[in-house]
Amino acid sequence: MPELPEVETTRLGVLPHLRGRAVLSVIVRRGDLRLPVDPGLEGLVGCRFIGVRRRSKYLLADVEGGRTLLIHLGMSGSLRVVPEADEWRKHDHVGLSLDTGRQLRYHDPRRFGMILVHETAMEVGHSLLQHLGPEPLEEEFSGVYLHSVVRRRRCPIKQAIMDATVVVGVGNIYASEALFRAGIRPVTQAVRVSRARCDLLVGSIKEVLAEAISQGGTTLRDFLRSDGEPGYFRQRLMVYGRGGEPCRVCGEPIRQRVLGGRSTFWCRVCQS
DNA sequence: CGAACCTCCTGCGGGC
DNA sequence: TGCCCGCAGGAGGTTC
Repeated sequence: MPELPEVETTRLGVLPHLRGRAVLSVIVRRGDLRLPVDPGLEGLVGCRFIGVRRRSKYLLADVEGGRTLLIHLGMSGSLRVVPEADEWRKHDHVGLSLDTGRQLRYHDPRRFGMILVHETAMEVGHSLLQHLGPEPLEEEFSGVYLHSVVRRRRCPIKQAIMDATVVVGVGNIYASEALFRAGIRPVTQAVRVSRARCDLLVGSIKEVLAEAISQGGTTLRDFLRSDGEPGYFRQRLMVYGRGGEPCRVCGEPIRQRVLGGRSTFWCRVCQS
């Protein structure tokens, strides 16, 4: 479910509940996620959270003493902070009780997510975080950079920007949205995207992600922020999920096809 | 190295 | 109403 804006929304939501708080107990009801829930999770009892960072779609909650709790939400994961006594819902798999009387709950119907504990706060230390490309909202992600990478790619540009070794955090929704804003068709061969259009595309990716974060992410079916509110970016989607509906700019029916196994949307008039 | 394909899992909406 | 099929926001692994 979550792309970068949803993960960032989650981070902002849980941060005030975690920062400075200690873990009193850990409950794992169901540990068979994409990877087994790290047994080291129990070792966080008694530890105090310093803060919560994000790298790619990983949430990194640092505790005093140099360990980091890594949480990936997969396709359907979410976090919320509830009173400890609150009833456990179906698919609530893990709970971390805090010294505030509240509990951080991990919920994930499809169980594609991950909960890991890493020994050092250095994000590059974990093997899952190596080989990741730049953060899309950092300066390092520029038109020059994208052009240099894309030069050797024969795949469609959409698949290139969804490749986490190229740039992290651009998932299926925002890939279609950014390409619409940049006026580039998703099927365009990456290698044929000019330097000028790479500039445009990078600008569009930054813009659409920043806007989505400011709206609390996109709720399609089930994404809820950690406070239980939906994200409001859905109303601003120009093409994603709008196959056959009129383009909001020119009225042309939005096209849809599968690219690399993922549904892809574009306007053949506004994008070329 | 790049690219195509497969896989994990549950829920839901559409079609019949 | 009920059942079956296909599809879903991710991403690591394998194979060529």
